[in-house]
Amino acid sequence: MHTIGKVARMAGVSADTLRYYETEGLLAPASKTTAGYRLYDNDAVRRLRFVKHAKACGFTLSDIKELLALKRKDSACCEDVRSLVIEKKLQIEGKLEALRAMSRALDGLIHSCEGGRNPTDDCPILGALDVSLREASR
Amino acid sequence: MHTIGKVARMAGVSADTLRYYETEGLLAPASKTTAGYRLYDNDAVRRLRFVKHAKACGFTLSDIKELLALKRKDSACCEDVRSLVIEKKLQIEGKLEALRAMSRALDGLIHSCEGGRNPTDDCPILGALDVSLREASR
DNA sequence: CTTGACCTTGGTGTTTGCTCGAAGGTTTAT
DNA sequence: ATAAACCTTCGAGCAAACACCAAGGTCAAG
Repeated sequence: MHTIGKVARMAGVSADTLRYYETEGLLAPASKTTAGYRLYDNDAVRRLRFVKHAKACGFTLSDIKELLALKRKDSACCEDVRSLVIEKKLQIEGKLEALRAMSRALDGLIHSCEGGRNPTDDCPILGALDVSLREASR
Repeated sequence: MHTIGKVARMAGVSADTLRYYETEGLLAPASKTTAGYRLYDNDAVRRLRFVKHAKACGFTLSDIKELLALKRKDSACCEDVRSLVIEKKLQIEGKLEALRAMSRALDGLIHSCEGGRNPTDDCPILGALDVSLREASR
């Protein structure tokens, strides 16, 4: 059994974070001392690892709550899990595409200007942002 | 001269948004009627377009404030603008890389599981999230 | 027995970019 | 003249995931 600070250090998160996860229904301590100290068992530590890995995959805490619910629910099957993962993948791809569009637009701006000491009145970048971006890249 | 609602409709944003931009120092009306109504000139409309385009490039409102400041400032040069754009590009690339990593991790999860009606006790996805992600992909 | 490290609850603040509501004044159209 | 559509300010709330603070209780070491 570990106190909150120990578990936090082990996982590289703050004790506040663990308390927050508890209020969000993600991670409850196995028990409490008479003084009210939270005590976590190894199962909780494992669950915390699960949360961290899922976060690294782009799942929000609320997504992770769903995943944990599927884990506990007997009537749930692999397909339920898989569809959540696929949906998340689609979300990520959407964000990727949006960022790629921004990256391209920025490239256009960067290439439109050599830099240097020209006054900003004539800056091609500022000019391009004034008119349509599409027009500017032509 | 246009009232706030007109300009908002022209730009496809809400009147609230325009008032918010004003508090943020991005976009002030050219004048006000005696009754206090905001009146925008074509210059303001152009500035609003600038804001929209810069947003589409990933600039935050506070970034955009800086860009507009450079536009007004006589001592500013192209290079100042360019370096802001390049910095933003680096930020975007950082986010892209993070999202690509998530995308790869999700791909690994998706391929680890066929789906189907297996109970979640044996779900390879949930298993992979339990242990290290790197180990899981091997 | 005291110091310092740890823990508790409860509440507020952070970031970004709006969005909504209340309560009221103004303009325009009929 | 009156209803509809507009506008005003001010203040609060939302999402996400915590961080931080105060005031106090607890525990281990010296």
